[in-house]
Amino acid sequence: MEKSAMHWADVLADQLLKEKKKHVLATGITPSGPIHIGNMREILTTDAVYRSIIEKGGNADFIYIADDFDPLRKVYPYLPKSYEKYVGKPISEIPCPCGEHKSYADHYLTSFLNSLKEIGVNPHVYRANEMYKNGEYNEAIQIALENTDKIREIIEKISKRKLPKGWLPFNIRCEKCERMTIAKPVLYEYPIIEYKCDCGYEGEVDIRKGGVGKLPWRVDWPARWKMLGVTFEPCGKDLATVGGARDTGAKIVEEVYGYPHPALLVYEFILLKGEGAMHSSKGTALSGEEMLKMTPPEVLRFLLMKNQPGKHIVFDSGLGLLNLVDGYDKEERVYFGVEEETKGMKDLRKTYELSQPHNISKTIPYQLPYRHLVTLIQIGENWDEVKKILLRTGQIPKDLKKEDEKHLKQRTEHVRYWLNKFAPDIVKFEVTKKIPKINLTEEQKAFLSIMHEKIRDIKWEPEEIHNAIYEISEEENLQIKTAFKTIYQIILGQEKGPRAGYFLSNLDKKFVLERIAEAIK
RNA sequence: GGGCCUGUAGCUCAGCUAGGUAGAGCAUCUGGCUUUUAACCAGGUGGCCAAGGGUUCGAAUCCCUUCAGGCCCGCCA
Repeated sequence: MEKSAMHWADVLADQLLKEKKKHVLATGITPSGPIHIGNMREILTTDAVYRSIIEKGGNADFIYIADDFDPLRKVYPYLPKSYEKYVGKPISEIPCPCGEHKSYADHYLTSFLNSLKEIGVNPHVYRANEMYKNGEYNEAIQIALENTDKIREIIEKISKRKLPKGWLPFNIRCEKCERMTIAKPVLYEYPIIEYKCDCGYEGEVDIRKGGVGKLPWRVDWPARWKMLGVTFEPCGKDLATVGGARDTGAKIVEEVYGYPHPALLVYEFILLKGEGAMHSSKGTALSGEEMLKMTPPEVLRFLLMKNQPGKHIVFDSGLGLLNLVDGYDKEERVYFGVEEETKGMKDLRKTYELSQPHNISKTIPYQLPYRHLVTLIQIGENWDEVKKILLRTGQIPKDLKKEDEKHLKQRTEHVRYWLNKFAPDIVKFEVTKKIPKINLTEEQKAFLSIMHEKIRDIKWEPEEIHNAIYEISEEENLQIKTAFKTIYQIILGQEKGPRAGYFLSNLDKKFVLERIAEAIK
C-alpha cells in the first residue's frame, strides 16, 4: 500500500463528509480587545477545512459569530480608567476607544475583519447584538428558561460549580443602569422575569422582546449551534478543559435543544518565542493585525497550515521570521518543480495550496530572497525606490508581471513593519544622508583612495565590487576585515553591514564615489 | 487536583492522522572560495527516536505505565 500523506484539513473534511448534508463551520470571537493570533488560528483552521470540503464537492457554509452583545468584563489594562462606568454594558453599545468607529466592539472588529480580507478568509459574519435585538434568540431563550433545572444540573454536575439559589439561564439587562451583570431574577413566569438589580432598581422584562438580556456563555454557545445548524467549530484548549464550556455545551445542546453537538476540534495555543503564551490581559498579546503586518499573508497561513491544529506553535518574531519566509519560498519552488523536494516537507501540495490567500498562481511567483528585501528596504525608503534599484541592477525584469510586482511590493511593506517593530538590531542599518563623524586611519584613507580610482571603471555588479575590495586590500596589505569595516563606517556609521558587494551594488554608484571622496578629503 | 501539548543528531525541529530501511537546517569536520548583516558551494561525521511494557511478521509511529518540560482550567483561543 502506498502511503500517501494526507493533510489534516482533508482528514477533517472527510470525517464531516461522511454525513451528506450541508455543513456549517463556525468560528466565534468576542471582540472585547485586540484580536490576537490565537483567533487567527481559529479562523484559519476553519478556513482550511471549509476549503477542503468545497474542493471535495461538499456543501458548506463558513460563518463567524462576533459576540458583540457580550458585556465588558472589566477595565482592561489597555483601556482608559474612564471605562469603569461601562463595565457590564454590551460592548456594541460602549463608545469606541479611538472615536473613529461606531462602538467599542466595532473598533476591534473592524481591524480584524480587514485582516481577514488580507489573508483571504471570507466568512459570513453574524453579530450577536443584532441577533439578540431582532429576536432571533427568543426561542432559544424560552427553551433555556423552561429547562432551567436541567441546565442547572448539567452545569453543576459537569463543571462542579455551584450556582446561586434562584439562578436562571438568562442574564437580565437592567433597564435603569443598563448593566447585564448585576440584575438578579426574582420570579419567572413566561414571558416575564421580575428582577432586582444591585443598582437598586426593581423591574420586569418580557423575554419576547429582543435584547432584554443574554444567555450566559455556557448556554449561549450551544443555543447558537442549534440556531445556526453548526456542525463544526474549533475551540481553544482553554475551553476544552474537562468541565469547561465545551463539555457543558455538548450536553446542553443535546438534552435541552435536541441537536447533536458539532465536531469540536481542539487547537493548541500559539506561543510567542521568549514570551510564553499570549494573553491580551497581560499585554503580551500580539494582535492578529500586528502579526499580519509583519508577516506576509501567505507565510502566516503557511505557518498554520503546516502545523496540525493540535500542536502548539512557537512564533519567533525575530530572525526566526526570516527563516519561516525562506521555508515558505522553498516550498513554493518545490511546488512548482523548480527545486527538488527535501524529506520532511509534509503534505506539500496541500499545505502550499492552503497557504494561498487567494488564487493559486499557475506559474511560480517571482522570488527575491526575503533577506535581500530586508537590506533593500533599508536603502530605498519604499517600494518605488526599491523597484528602481531592482530595475537598475537587473534583479527584476523590465516586464515584471503585475501580480508579481504587487506581491513583491506587499512583501517589502511587511519587511518595513517588521524592521520598525520587531527586527533585532543586528539586521538594521541606515545609509546616512551625510558622512558620519569618524576618524579614519591613514591606512583606511589609503584604501579608500585606491578604491575610488578602481571602482570608477568597473561594472557596478556585486562580484566585481567584491573582487575589487579583495584586490585592493591584497595590494595594500590591508586586513580584509578592515577594508569592510571602512566601507561600513563611511556609509552606515557602524562597523558591520550587509554583504558588501551586494550592498554597494544596490546603492547608486555616484553616491558611493562621492561618499568615498568626502571621506578621504 | 484535572486536561492538552512536547520529548527524535551537539542545537532547532520534520517524520507519528492511515505501522514498512532514521530525515532536514544550524553547529562541527574535509575540500573549494582571501574573511562581510545568521556568508556561499561540494562532501563527511553524528541518533537504543525520554524510559519500560504490550499489540504486530514488522513500532519513532498504535495501546498501557512511568519520568521530564511547557501551557490551560471565572471571562479568554
